[in-house]
Amino acid sequence: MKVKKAVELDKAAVILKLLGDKTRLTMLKILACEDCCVCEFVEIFHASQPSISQHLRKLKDAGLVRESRKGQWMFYSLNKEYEYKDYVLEVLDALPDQRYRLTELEEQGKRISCC
Amino acid sequence: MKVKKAVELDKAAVILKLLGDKTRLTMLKILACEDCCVCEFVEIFHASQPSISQHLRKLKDAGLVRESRKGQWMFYSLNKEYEYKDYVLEVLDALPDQRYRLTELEEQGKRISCC
DNA sequence: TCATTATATAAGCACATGCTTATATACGCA
DNA sequence: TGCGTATATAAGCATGTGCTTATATAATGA
Repeated sequence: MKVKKAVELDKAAVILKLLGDKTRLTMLKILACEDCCVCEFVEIFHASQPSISQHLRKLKDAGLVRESRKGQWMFYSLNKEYEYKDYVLEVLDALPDQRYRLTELEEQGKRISCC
Repeated sequence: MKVKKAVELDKAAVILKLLGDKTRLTMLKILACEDCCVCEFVEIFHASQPSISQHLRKLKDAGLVRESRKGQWMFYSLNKEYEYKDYVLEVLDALPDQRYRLTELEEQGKRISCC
């Protein structure tokens, strides 16, 4: 994977700052595999629900992720239309796979799959 | 360029946070081309000398850059031994070339070349 | 309609960050 | 040795960040 379009420095700095948080970085790495809902992230990170919500909001405000309601759950996914999606994916690419976190959830019966 | 070794999430977050500042990100992109001394950065960024010094210190403390004195000037360079150098270079790779900043300095006769 | 569950948002707080000003240190040169 | 230039460092301050607690909103199901 090779980013084609150059990413302006200002934009890159903003993106990297967003990614420069362990929770958000991990969230994105997970979302690169599968969509997730808020309560799954709460389980995964052993964090409070507002804390998770606030991280997701930052990612959403910046355009990196999208949300879509499914019943009572709000699912988040990487925004495929995001202008710098390729860049973000490249940055994520070097990180270790986080799929095991979802597997763990599954084993605990805490994975939300609906509709 | 493709990062071979996976970068642990914690480390990646710390690195990306460091890069998530426009001044430091630009510094690194410049250093990817050529070594620079503090006073050149001061010119380039129209910033105060302590401010530049403090950014460079963060990069040095994290291991991304090295310093070496040449006469009265302190030159900074990318640390070739840095464990995650490939990762950093990959992140920088997508950014527009900043060589023109050095060219500008040169034209103003403000480029420091010594020894 | 009401209780439950999932989520978002607001307010407050502790701590981090990046700048400024002031000062110390180091080198080169007369 | 003393001055000018380059750099580092310390202290102070305004602002940003990420958490917490408290509360509001939304959907589900009895």
